[in-house]
Amino acid sequence: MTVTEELVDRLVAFRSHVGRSSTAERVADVLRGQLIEGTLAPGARLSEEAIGSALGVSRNTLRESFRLLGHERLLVHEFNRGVFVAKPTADDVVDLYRARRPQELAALRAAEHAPDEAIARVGEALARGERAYGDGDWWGIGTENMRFHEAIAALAGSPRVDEFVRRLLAELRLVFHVMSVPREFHAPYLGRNREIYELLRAGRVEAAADHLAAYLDDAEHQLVEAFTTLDGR
Amino acid sequence: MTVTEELVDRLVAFRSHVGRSSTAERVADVLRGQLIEGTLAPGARLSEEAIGSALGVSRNTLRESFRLLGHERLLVHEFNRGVFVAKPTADDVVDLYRARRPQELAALRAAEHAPDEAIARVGEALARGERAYGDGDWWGIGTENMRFHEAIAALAGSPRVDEFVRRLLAELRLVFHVMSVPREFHAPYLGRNREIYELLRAGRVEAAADHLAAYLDDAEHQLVEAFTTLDGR
DNA sequence: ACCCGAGGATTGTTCAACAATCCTCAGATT
DNA sequence: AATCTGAGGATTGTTGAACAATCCTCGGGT
Repeated sequence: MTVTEELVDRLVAFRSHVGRSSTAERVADVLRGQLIEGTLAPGARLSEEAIGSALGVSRNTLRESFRLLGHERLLVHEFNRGVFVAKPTADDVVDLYRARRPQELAALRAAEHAPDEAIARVGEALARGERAYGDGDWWGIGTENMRFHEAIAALAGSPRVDEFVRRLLAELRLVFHVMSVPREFHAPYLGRNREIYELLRAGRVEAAADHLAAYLDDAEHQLVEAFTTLDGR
Repeated sequence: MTVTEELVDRLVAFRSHVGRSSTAERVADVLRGQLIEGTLAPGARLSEEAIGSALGVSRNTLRESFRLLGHERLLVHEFNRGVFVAKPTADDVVDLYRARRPQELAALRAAEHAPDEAIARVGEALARGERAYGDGDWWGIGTENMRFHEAIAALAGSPRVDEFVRRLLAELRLVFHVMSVPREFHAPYLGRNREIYELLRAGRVEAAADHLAAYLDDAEHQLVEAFTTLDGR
């Protein structure tokens, strides 16, 4: 392999960063950030006029962005009524866990064939989470916890699974906002993440999967519990 | 529960059929049909001008449709170049099976909690497939085989999983076209579908899952095989 | 308290226009 | 002959305005 061929190979990885020139996608990125950050409250209506002029894009372009986020279930589009920030219910929580559980568990069980690099990324997310804990950065803990599970799903080495799980976790963030989950919610799971990671690194993937299964059951239960007690909606 | 309340409950199920008033979605439906039917060859470029005027919709509306189908990976959108019918590779086949396997297997294993209605739907798809076989309707066999697996995934009772799997299977149809799979491809799997269904009905979900796992492995293998031998690309 | 309808606001869709980019292909260069 | 180059045309990206369709609000009437 020549030098230029090597360069070309390396450049291919950046293609996605270069190609994203579409305004609609950039707008979607901005809005997605505001959504998972919680700046836009669940249930709120997004006016085409207001947001379009605020971001300096035309209504047509903005509508393309809305479609993108609608397909990620972050926005719901009601015909002739407008788009609203999704407002997940307890049923959605159950569904989200039902959808992610098989993928994450399967990815973990297949981790023997995963490249070391992928396993390392799990550890990195965990480390960042623990650092955030040390700093008392509660929001950071949540973010890195999300990354941790993204990294676990990525062990399967499937772009489609990656995207699916990423979407589910983004939606889960909306759940945290709609029920204003306590800031310390994620902290207890940090220790369990470490256990799972250690088992994974030791090659004991079955034990790791069992741990994760219990983890997911507990988290789902806790969320549904909080939903049905604190909130009638 | 009063009579009208019962009626209302029944009507809710039709909401999705009523609300789809958007032209963009109707256009997407038409195009999706043509795509999985094979009328639009993989790799072909879809001109906004040509298709827009052919369907009598404006470019803006058509672009919304393109976005929808792009997110289903049936079309690929290349910036400033246009949209093309997706052209799956052998890697995509591997990925598609990697993504659907955990969901279908998990759904089958959890089938004990599935309502009888959902199990019945699996049987109906199977029956329709067998009828198509009797009629020598090869395309119908493929369609019903797809429905069969959709129904299996639906045993999980998760809308998100349903949508995910439906999307994967639609993409798989594109694979069949890009490699012009022989018309008898699906027939041998019909018998295995019945075995799986019988085990499912007998409540032997673990055995059914094992069967399905072998089924998926074989199908994936056969497709990848055909890809690497018949076709260089 | 409830029904009703007019008016205004918002969305759905189209059209036309222009900038930005890509593709083609003839001509020049080596 | 093969490759480079650039002009021109075609296509996409995005905008702005316009109008129809629909929804929401808010009085007035019963």
